[in-house]
Amino acid sequence: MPDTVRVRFAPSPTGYLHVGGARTALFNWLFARKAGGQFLLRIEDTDKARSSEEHVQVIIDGLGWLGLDVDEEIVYQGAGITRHQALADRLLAEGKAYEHEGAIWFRMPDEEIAWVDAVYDRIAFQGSDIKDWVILRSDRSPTYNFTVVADDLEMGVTHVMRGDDHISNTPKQIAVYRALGHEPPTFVHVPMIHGPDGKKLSKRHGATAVGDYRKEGILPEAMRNFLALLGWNPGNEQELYFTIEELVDAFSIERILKKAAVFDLTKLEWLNGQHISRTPPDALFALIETELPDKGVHVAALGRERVLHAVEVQRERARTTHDLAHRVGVRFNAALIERTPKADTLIAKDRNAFRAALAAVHERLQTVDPGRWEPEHLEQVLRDLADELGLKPGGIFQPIRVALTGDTVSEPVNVLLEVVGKTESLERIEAAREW
RNA sequence: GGCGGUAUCGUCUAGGGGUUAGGACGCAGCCCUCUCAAGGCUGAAACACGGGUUCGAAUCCCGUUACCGCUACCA
Repeated sequence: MPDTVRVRFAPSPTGYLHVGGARTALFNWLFARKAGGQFLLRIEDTDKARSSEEHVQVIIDGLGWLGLDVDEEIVYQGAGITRHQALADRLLAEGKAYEHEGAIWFRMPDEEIAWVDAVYDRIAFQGSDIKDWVILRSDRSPTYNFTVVADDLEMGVTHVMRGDDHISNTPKQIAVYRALGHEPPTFVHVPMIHGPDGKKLSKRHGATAVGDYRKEGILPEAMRNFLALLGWNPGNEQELYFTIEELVDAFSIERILKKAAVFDLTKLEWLNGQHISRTPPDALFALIETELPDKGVHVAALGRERVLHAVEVQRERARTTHDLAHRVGVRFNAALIERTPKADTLIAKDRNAFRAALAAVHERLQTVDPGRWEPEHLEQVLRDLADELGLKPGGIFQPIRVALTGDTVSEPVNVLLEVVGKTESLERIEAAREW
């Protein structure tokens, strides 16, 4: 049998998929795909108290969302308990382990244990520095460092790629491989992901589960792109990877860093914006479709094309899909308009001018033939009007923008008018004259 | 404490004996422009510290410091 690459992601089902775990899974998957090998999933469910079907499902959903497909059937660690016990008994019989107070303890060899890590190069420990440790508890349940070895062996894992918090466990595991008569696999320890305070990312840093980012409107391709660049880089200055294939092509274990990275939410959002603005409107529409009714946007009544157009116009400004949904919502449901402080400032600066501008605009826009209610013509009409009024274009564009959105920021006003539509635009302008 | 690991702008990172130490996010300014975004240009911003090796160290070696991990009959 050719030694094809076989890697695994082995989370314990704690109820969510941590971004650190997701990044580790991504690296494993990328490596497997690049090598034409297999990516396996093993659920470390030996801790029954913390495990449940739902928890497992959350992990599977998270991996699926990220596009990391698993090649073989999921392995549940708990299912191998008799095998683990037999292996421990074998070590006991061979004198490589001993019984004490009912538990089976592994006898650590008194020699140097070293390996060439694919990321860290050579790492060495003295066996004498490591205490003997329990492999089978007195209730006959196996412990972590033992089951990992037993299962990686059983699954034919060739490369153990995991967080560098496992470096200190590695000599124990290597000793078990040897006691069992096997060569250890290649170890690939990847650096941790830290929070902004430099400490291991945890719940007090806010969102740490990939599910949280999904809920917050992050695109899976953006999350992947971002995670891939945490602790790895392609060796050139490319940062934008719009497809998972590009990532597979670029990925290599050699370029995994040794240093922990800080999770930078701002950069994730920027990246997400980059992805959103390059995602086709209909794909974006599919993502926000379920949010729209809650925002009072009824697609059937408006016509799908109109909503799609609004999505297209807004996508280059949105950083999350929620952001996008909200912007689209405001265009079709006046009840969603909330005046921003900047808008209030603009109005308060010269309320009479604001109202006068809107009055003139309202009067002029009314005369526009509905058939000519399109950006180019609208811009001409408004510029002409500004001229007549002796105003700079901004003198009327800005009041319209505020009237239509409650904000001083939007797409170009002529486009905005088109998106909102003639009737609704006129109503909003009329209403804003009371502000 | 012991053992192991890490150390380039605030953050993600490139580089690696002789460089104006490069890019990206963010920040500031300018351009574009009806605002914003996008884009373009510019700016502020880094080799943790101390020794050594060397003609020359951010780069190699040692030490210190800081941080991280392991040190469970958790995983």
